[in-house]
Amino acid sequence: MLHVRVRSPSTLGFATARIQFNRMSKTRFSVKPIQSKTEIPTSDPDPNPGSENGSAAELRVFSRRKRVKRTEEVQKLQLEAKPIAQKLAVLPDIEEFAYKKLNTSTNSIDTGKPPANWEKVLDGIRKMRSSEDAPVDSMGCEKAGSSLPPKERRFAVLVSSLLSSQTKDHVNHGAIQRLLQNDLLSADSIDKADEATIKSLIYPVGFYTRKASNLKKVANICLTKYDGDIPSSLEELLSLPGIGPKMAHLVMNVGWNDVQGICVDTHVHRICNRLGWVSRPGKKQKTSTPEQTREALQLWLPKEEWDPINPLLVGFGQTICTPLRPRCGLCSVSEFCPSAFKEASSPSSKSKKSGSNKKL
DNA sequence: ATCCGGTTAT
DNA sequence: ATAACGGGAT
Repeated sequence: MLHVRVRSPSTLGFATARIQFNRMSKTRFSVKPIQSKTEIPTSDPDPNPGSENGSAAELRVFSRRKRVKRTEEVQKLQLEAKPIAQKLAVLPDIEEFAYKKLNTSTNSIDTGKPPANWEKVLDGIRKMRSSEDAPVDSMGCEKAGSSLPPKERRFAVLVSSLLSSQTKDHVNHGAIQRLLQNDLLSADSIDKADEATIKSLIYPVGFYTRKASNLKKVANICLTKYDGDIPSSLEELLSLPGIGPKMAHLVMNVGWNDVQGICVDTHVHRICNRLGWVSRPGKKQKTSTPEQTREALQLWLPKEEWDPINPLLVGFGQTICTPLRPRCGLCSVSEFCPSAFKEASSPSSKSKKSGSNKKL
């Protein structure tokens, strides 16, 4: 067992992190405030204690029993301890935080076992999402055509999915509204309509030229093969131009209430990896594509959650766990997140003094 | 791996 | 003035 001492340069004094080092690559961190100075700063065997620049949190590794042999091991531990140091250095109130247990959970992942604390995390995210103030809550594809009869609603969901890829929710919402107002939200009417008309109505969704063309084809297929309805199986949906795995699962979920798989978009993909909920099969690496994430997530997430996980994480990703500068300071489950405060955080977490967390 | 477009945040 | 946003097809 090693101790890591962390000092925040901007405020706050010290805390120690105790690191238990299991040889099976499972590393656990727990944090306690420093009690006395009876700690023995033995040897300080490494001349470069994580010092990248003067403003970074100071970090020292020392051992009670001098079990630490050589610099390699020490360096490795420092690397593992660094997130803690950063987290502590950034945190507004070190006292409060220092008492919490830092479960940088070592997730089972590829064994198909659920990661530690996943229920707490999910619950915490649900609470953060209860205000329903994310774009997806009002303008997601799943809302499309909610006032229409079932068949028309399903078609609206399909169209909305088709248009929504690579475009913001509100832009897509606008396009759907325009189609609706022009009675162009049914297979029949779209099949008859001029492609240029479609194109101008759906502008400015991303890639509107191709989408207009895809929309015409899809409408025709729906009309001739499915009597104006949409395909009801995953395979058939995937065969439609412009419908890939993400949209196919979305349509199965919200269009047919038939959950065949998790709808993994960029938010779900990113957040699951930040939480350490997924990994490449056999590896401890992060998944590199949404499809890998879907398969890994499906290994352990209970099926009741397959459908709700998407709107939950999408909204969370739009408001708090953003792709860039995640607002870890506003996140109530950061204590369970291995990635918390690892990326440059948003100015919303109060650390305006001494820009010490500029680019850690 | 690259292309497909426009909008919004930095 | 850029870079980032967000999936599918080749």
